[in-house]
Amino acid sequence: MPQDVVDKRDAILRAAGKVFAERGYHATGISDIARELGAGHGTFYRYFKNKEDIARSVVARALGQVMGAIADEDPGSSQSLEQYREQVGRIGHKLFDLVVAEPALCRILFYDAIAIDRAEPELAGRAMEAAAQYTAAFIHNGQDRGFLRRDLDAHVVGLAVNGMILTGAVRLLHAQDPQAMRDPWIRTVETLMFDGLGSS
Amino acid sequence: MPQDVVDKRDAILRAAGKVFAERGYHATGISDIARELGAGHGTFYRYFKNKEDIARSVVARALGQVMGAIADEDPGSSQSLEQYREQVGRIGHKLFDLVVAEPALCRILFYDAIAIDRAEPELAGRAMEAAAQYTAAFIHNGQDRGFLRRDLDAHVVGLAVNGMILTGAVRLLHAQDPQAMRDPWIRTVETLMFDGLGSS
Amino acid sequence: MPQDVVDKRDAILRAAGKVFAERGYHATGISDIARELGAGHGTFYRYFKNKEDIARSVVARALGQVMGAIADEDPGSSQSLEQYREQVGRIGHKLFDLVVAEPALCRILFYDAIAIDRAEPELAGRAMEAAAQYTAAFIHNGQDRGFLRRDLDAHVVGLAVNGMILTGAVRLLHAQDPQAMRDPWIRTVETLMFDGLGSS
Amino acid sequence: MPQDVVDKRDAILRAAGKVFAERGYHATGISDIARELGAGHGTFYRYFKNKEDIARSVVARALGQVMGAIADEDPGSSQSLEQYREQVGRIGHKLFDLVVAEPALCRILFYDAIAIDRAEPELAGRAMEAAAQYTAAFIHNGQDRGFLRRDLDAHVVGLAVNGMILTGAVRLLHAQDPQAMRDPWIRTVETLMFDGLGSS
DNA sequence: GATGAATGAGTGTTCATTCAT
DNA sequence: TATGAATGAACACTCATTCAT
Repeated sequence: MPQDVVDKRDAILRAAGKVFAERGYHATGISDIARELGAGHGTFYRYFKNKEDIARSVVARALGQVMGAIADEDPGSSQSLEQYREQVGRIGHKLFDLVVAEPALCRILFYDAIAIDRAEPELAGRAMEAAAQYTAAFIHNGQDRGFLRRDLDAHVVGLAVNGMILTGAVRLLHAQDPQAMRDPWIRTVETLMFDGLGSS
Repeated sequence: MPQDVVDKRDAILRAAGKVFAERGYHATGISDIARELGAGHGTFYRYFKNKEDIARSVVARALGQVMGAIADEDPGSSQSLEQYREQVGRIGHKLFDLVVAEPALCRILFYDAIAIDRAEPELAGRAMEAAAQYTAAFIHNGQDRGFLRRDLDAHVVGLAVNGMILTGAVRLLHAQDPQAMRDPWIRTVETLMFDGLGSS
Repeated sequence: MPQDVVDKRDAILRAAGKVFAERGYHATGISDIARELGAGHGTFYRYFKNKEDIARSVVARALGQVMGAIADEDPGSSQSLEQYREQVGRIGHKLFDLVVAEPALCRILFYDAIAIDRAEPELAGRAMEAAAQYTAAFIHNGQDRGFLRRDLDAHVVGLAVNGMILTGAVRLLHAQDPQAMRDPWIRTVETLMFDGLGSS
Repeated sequence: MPQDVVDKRDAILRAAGKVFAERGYHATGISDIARELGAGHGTFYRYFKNKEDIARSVVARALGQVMGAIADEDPGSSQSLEQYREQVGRIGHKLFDLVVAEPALCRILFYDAIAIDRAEPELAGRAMEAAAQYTAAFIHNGQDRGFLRRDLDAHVVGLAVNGMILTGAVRLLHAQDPQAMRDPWIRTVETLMFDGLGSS
């Protein structure tokens, strides 16, 4: 695929992402995206098969951006509980910053990904699965190295932990004072992961 | 509201819930619900203002059913960590059974509630908040009685725990072998809540 | 037709006339009339064939009321130009008072009569014709008695004069200060009928 | 507005005018106009906001055509009663020819203009008022020049005269033999305007 | 390649009419 | 006889997609 085609596709995806995030998949018309991009709406069909194709690409792109934001954390690098705990803190802060900086990304992933193929939600399902695999890799590392308990299925733990993080992110998206959420949330997730709720 | 009107409304809501769960809010036409109910589609408009009104009522009804399923658990009853842990186990099993028994309910709550008012998702938002309040009440009880740590915000803990549960429920919804999920999931949630992931 | 049926029909026609006059034929629903009457809307179909039948009856009733208001003027009574001129003045005042007192009647005749059978406007056509016949009878009388010119077709004169009166009535219907219209209008019609516009 | 857009709008207005004149505003569906025009019905909504917008434009266009047909008569040109009487005759003939040549125009103005905004008939009201102003200008001219009596309100006279003409036009529209109506009507209007009905 | 005019399938909603009670 | 719940034909309007320019 030649570079200028890639560029044009990307420009369309950026414009579409913006509008989808604002209005939602169903409420967004092709013409809305066209207006945002400043191009004729017939143009889209030279780069994408149809509206759904655009939307799926937008979601994939958003997912890639999120993944990229934490890509420098190596699931296999932590060698002790303390190191992993620090790593979790770092990842938490990165995700937190990402949500605050790019709310549109989150709206697309949290809301529109589901709307696009509601009939058989494979899009959101695959995203969840990919995220779970990634988180599970950290857990596996800890189990292999012996600093995490082995009696839990790493994949299930990955899903559960991601569930907490996802919920926090959604909350953050609608928060009046996002910054005030940072520490309580990261501490809560860390505590649940490493200490449990029991007192002392 | 007379009984027969209530009955009819309920019959409509059941039919609508079934179709919404299958096809999703946007893909469902009024005529689809009519066919499911075996009634003329004009009938709906005697009982509901419009399609959105039906959908909101369906979601409210589904939420009520979920709440009802765990209503007999008193947030203030546990007097020790052990009792609360058992309570969490019971709630987990009840929710698990509910999701397996009534997947339509979950589809409506997880997917359609968001789709109905994507522009300003107050419907899903309120549901999340109500659930968080409920879970937080359990945490508060533990903090008051001294068996749960006091350095976390109960509301945040409620959201985080619900996030895990929600993620598990979504997963369960699409699982090939739901029963196989039961124990790993409940154990994982319990462990994260009470023990942490650290080994030994 | 038994008396109580006549009474009920009349009650329906009164209620329907009121609502038709307010909202217009097309904007009026059967249920609006039912609400006005305080009866179930199924009842109408025991007394009238359908909505159009009700509307036609309402128009016929309104026309009868207008006719009745000037029924005591005998087209054959005037024996001189002066007497006819006085008669015209009396009729003018009566019609004027009627329009002011019963605007609903006029709205039905001016607006709704046309709307009911727009495809082939026989309803309004017949009303116009009946009114023209009536006015023409006065002209004929004058021509027969020799005080009105014989070189005009009485029927055409009837239509033309009614046209002036009708226009005045429509105007009156929307006038801010109806009373201020009375004398200018009656004088204008009288002058056009008997004197012409030429000066001196 | 570019020329081709103007042309398309005009083609739509012509087609819509034809169908509205035949069936009436309420009985006309957008699809009827589409069929008449030989275009998809979605096309209308590129040029007009909605059905009412089309109808109002049709009426405005019809009114413009009528006005245009007599536009070459200058309300201020007549300098004597004889000249004005001749002018009235000319206008009468022109209007007569117009009604015979373009009955659709008249159906739209007489019937549909009222139907479009029955609730508050400003469309028909404004048309009537504009016509009255126009006719009144002729009267005023005669009054200023001294050949028409000054004791009548020119505006009222304008309305009354237009009322006669309008009634004649409506009649003409439904006449079996339109040509037979020409002379009697024009003579009647002229006589009423200039001579009065009195004999000798 | 880029455009946007044209399209028509599809949708939510209304309301006159029927008929079981 | 009176009712009003049920009905479904009918309609205005939207918008993703196509294709001639």
